[in-house]
Amino acid sequence: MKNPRVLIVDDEKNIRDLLEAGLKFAGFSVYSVGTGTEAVAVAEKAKPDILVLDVMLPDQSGFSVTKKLRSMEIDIPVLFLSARDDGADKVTGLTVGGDDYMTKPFSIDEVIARINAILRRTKKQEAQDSILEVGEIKINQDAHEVYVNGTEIELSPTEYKLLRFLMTNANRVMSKDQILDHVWEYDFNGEQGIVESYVSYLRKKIDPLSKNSLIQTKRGVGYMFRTFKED
Amino acid sequence: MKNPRVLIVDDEKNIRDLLEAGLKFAGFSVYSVGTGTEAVAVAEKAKPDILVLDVMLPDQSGFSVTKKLRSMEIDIPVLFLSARDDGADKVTGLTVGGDDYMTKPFSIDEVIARINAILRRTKKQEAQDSILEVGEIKINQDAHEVYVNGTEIELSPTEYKLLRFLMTNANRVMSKDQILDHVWEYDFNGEQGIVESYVSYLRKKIDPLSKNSLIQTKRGVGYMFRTFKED
DNA sequence: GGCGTTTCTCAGGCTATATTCAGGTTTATA
DNA sequence: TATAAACCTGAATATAGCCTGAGAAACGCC
Repeated sequence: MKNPRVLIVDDEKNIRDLLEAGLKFAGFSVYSVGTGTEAVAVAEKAKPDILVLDVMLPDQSGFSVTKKLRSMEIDIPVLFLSARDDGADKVTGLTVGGDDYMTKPFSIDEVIARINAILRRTKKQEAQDSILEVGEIKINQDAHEVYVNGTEIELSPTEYKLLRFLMTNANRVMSKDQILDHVWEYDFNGEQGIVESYVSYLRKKIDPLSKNSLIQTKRGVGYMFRTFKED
Repeated sequence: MKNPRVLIVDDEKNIRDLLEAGLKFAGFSVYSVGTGTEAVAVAEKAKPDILVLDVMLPDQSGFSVTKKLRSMEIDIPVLFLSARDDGADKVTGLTVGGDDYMTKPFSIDEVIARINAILRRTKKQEAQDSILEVGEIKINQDAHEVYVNGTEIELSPTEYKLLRFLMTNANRVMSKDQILDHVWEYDFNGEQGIVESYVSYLRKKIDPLSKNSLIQTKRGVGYMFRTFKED
């Protein structure tokens, strides 16, 4: 059994579907339910490696779900999801051990990154390495640090996510729509122009430290993070 | 079973027919329906390898079709089709996972290319390579890069699509009408002269790097991408 | 509550691209 | 060899796609 198993618990079907599709494609085995009661039942039977758990469920809170599980000696790390304005800070205090939380709306790639980070920490499996190195750029995903040829650069959160997305798809052209779908939050409905802006920001920070133009424009098609052969 | 099976879902019969003909010719087994309800039914029974799905259907949205299928544990990758300026159905999260989407009007060959890309990614079938190599020319379809005897040349999007079309039909004469139908968007109503122009552009870029005239004119019939035997 | 950061939009400037057209060249054939 | 059709290609043009700077609004942090 290779694929880590994820149980998604959220009462909004849209969000469940979104997560399900994204996580499946990212290589997880996915279970998905809409209530806390089901969550406990499925978790007990299927023993997933991680829970993605909405804090606000119709029948009970996400926290009580984890309490029940832990009282049953079922110890599964949790990625909590909460709406931006219902006391995200409260969540912080209640997370233990390897848990983490994020607020809605999220970007799908960020969810995947967090899940991998949690699995890495809890060593449930050998998850993807936290170091992502492609060509001249190295990202430490745990520390959110980015190095270009050894020199650290400071990126804003969005710049970081965009760069990570392009790097994980190195040498493949990504359209602006694809980039929007993966890097921006799922309810963003702005224009493609913002991708251009952020590519411009990234280049301004990266190019001075690199011999090559690492982010290439394929006019009419999209952008591509390019690696270069040794000379 | 060699041929990947495609289910086309679109309420406009014109478009359905167009896709059906094009995809059959490209070697797919094709099912085609006009409503979301039928789509679910057929998908359940026939288990196609991929869906080509209009976002705007008369009875329900394409999005809800995929939700239904996924809730039935039927996991089929989807190529969504949407009208260009349907700003409303800027359905976010659409390309999450292995899915992709394109806006109408499209060109048939672009549809085929995307379908192959999706099948490649989701590994539903032995990855047809993303490298297309015919004679002296090699195309990296992921990176949208073209090499003539190892030297990269820069092509505009239309030049690229035309070359790809001719190469996938190497040693077979393609009429200008066929070329227009496959390479240009289906609602293009310009003249054949534009094909001549683009062939000319291509030759100008390709011929200096090749010993042979790779794109041959068959006067009165059309154009042909020619491969040559080893000497 | 104020201040720097970040996100996002927009407009101006620029270049590449798509498309048409016209004049020149080739080809078939009568 | 004359003629017409088919083809080639350079030029002209409008437009699409892209880059970037500037500014407004939202955010986050002391």
